[in-house]
Amino acid sequence: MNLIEELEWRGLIHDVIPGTQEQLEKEQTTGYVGFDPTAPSLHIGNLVPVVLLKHLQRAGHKPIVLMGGATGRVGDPSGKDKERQLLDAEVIESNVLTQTAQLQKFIDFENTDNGAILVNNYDWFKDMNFLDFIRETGKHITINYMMAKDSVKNRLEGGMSFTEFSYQLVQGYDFLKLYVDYDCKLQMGGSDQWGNITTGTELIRRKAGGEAFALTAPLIKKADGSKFGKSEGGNVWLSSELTTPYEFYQYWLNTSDEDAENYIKVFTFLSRSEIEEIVENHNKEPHLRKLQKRLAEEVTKLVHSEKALNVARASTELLFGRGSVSMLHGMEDDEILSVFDGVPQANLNDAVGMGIADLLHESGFLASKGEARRALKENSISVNKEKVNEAFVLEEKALINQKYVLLQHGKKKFFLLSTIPG
RNA sequence: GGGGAGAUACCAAAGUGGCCAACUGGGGCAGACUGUAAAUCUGUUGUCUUUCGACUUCGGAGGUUCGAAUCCUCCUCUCCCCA
Repeated sequence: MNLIEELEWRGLIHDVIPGTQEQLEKEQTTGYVGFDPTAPSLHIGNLVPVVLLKHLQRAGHKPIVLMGGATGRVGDPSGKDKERQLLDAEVIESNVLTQTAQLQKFIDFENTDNGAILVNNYDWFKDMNFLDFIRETGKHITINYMMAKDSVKNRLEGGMSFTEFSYQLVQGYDFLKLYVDYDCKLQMGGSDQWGNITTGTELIRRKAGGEAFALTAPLIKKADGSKFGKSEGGNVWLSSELTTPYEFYQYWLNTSDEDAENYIKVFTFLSRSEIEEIVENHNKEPHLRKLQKRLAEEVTKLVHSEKALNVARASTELLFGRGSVSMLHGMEDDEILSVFDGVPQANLNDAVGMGIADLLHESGFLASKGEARRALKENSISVNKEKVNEAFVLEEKALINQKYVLLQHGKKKFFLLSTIPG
């Protein structure tokens, strides 16, 4: 199976420039993906282009990771219906650093043959002179061509600044620059990048007389049409500071059958036969959720670590499995804390003797006392995994290790409260 | 520059002097069912109060009134049409 076929089977191909496969077969090809440092961490949506680079590298080609220190300062209009707020230079710089560190986990930069290269387009744009740019680059692309792009067309009504309009030219120049400096002939990205990418190939054709290729991956969606990568806390981030490995693991574990089957192809590097076997097994015994479990394991391991995965699994087993709270008794404090690492927690002194409604609110678990009372009426509150009613008062004997209480709202929301008995 | 329309809770959208903490839909949360799935059904969705009820909320600031989301004045912002 060649690379394009492989990506196609995984559902990672939206568009390809004809001739791309021939190019990949002809020689070791250098290909790049750009990341705009608009947030302090990558999120799981960014995982798609990462996966593309990794597949490219696994197929023996050479990846370039481009950090958009410059493009991040401009703002990509693709897929946006409104002009965006410009980010401060310091914020961008710090985002570049953190995102770079994250990317280095996924792609091999060491290998002598096809180790990845890291570049930052700010390096070639920071001293670029505006007049030089419009004379040497702008001259090759007509504004008729630029206005035909969806990212621009969609904004002609509502308005768009010259800055965002220029974005495709800036990104196009990146491709040209990499083509000239690194013989980079391929750009990959999400489908929203198609317009920007083709501006690049066009520039390479006109200015350098060369031929360049591209492929894009479709936007990942959920089967019900809602947005991929959002949990109740917002984005699912790759940084364990923003999304704990437990939450991360849970996100994947909770995917629907239909989504899980697509995701395991997109986000893991398991072989086709292996995936087909997993799916088949899953269809035989769907209630075992083997598919979701495997997906969650693989992705958590890829993004975090084997160790983080084990902690996430231990918490999951304790909170959702047969394991009861009594398992916690006798564990050392630091063991308990490590199991609950991903679970929101708080400290509240003098919690013993408090009514449950106050406890839920004072601890910060639920937003208000009204909400706590409502939840109690709905019979959705548990303490140490036992349902409780409004009359419940926390007693000292309920504390695990004389210190901890596990609060729970509904099936999936947990909260660990630590307290010092008065 | 001229004329017109509008701003209501997370979003959309009713409400045009008291029955409005505000119809309805979406979303959120929970319950039932199940497999931590999907679909479906049910409840709930300003704060405080066990209940009664109290308080804050309808772009902002004032005013009229026993009483205002609703009427008046000014301000801010958004959209549309004609130049």
